Amino acid sequence: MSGVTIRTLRYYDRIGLLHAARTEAGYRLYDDAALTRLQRILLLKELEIPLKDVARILRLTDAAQREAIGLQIKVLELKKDRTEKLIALAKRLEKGEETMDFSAFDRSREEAYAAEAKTRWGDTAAYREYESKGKPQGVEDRLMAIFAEFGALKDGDPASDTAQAKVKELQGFISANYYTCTDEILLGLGQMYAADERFKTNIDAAGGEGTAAFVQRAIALYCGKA
Amino acid sequence: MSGVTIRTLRYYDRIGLLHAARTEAGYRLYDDAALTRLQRILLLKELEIPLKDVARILRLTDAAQREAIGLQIKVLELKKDRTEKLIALAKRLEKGEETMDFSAFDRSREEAYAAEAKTRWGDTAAYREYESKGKPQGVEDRLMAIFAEFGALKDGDPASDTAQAKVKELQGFISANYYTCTDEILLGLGQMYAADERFKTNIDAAGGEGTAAFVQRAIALYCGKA
DNA sequence: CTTGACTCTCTCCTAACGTCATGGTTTACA
DNA sequence: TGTAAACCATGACGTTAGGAGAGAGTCAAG
Repeated sequence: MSGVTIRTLRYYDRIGLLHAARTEAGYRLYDDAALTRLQRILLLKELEIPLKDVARILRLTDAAQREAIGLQIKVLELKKDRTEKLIALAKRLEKGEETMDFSAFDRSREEAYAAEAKTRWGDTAAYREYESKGKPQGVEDRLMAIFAEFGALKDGDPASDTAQAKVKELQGFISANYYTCTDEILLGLGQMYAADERFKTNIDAAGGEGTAAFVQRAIALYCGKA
Repeated sequence: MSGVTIRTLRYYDRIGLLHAARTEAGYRLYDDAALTRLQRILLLKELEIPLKDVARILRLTDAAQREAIGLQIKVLELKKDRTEKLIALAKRLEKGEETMDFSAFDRSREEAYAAEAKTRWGDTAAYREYESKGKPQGVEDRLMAIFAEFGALKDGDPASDTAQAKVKELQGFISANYYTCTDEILLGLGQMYAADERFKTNIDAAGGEGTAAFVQRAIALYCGKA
């Protein structure tokens, strides 16, 4: 009915993601509530969220889940954009054109949103514990510290050497701790920082009102696109 | 530069998918040709094609590769459609609407195209060998036999009991050998059989001119949508 | 009462890498 | 001219999300 294999259902039962009621003989039974839950699981899985995280999200309150879904929609839209880019690339290749362009494979925007989403769901104690174990400790804080330093410069010139050096530092930091951050990716991130409320709020909280916009301008100049 | 991790490159080297030249000290070197190849690998990987198959495709002639890319574009477009459906579903969920609709998760169209593509690339001896080992032997042939049987009925009434029984057999066969084939999926497959040249040609070859169209009508009647 | 189509649990297997551990190589700089 | 930081190498083991198959119980139909 749902299209998932029986093996998958058994697996989800085993890992506690989707429990099934049982008949006397031990056969699994799934009621409407289970189907609803399965539907959400599949939606989250579609975003390449690990099943562990899916389980965590489904433990949140309804309101929090709905907020999470909002972010998910954004990720899906980015995914659609990426697919369109891939189609364009494939069409060029079909015609025999050679391009040395890897930007179509770039996932950093999606990853950035996913990371943002993670910090949102992170209000539970269990998650904090997991985070503190999993990450080298304070990566996030150090990133925010960089934004705070941008904040100190934000009334000056985004083209100044100090601001440009900070951009370079940011790029290096992201490359070292998250993923290889090319100029193109950096440019996209900058736009996102300024345009998306969720990022903007976080960044402005670290460096003061207007920091996100300043960072975006500095990045644009750094990449020679301003 | 390409965004893939070093570990991935090492892995691709090891499995023979992307060989690297070496310096005297044993460091891997990648030239432009390697980058071009990597680009294709990533594109194919994007379609969830197993790396083994990716390697096989890249061994084909340039013309064959380009034909394969044509099918890939179709798969990507289906993927985009599916993402759009998922976005719509997510938006409904965000509003708190309850739906018992799993069709957004349906991958059968993509899978069908992928399967079709596989038979296309299958002209190499290596692939035939792999196929004969990997599959229960003749699944494809048996599917074609069913279409041939449809061919024998194609001048009669698609609403007849015999034709309708064949539809049921087809649905059962697909469910048993490929994936759970719901009525909705079946309906979509029927449309695809008739509309897409690649499927149409294969099916008509098995049952004679007009078989694909007949199958589509019979399926539509079976699903009560004609 | 059997038969065929299901289901159960259990164990082992797989792909595509990630993650150490351990050690060699290159390069920046004092 | 060292030497430390920042790379790279191999090898072995771990992980995720299930797939495959064995051996055995269950259920509806004839």
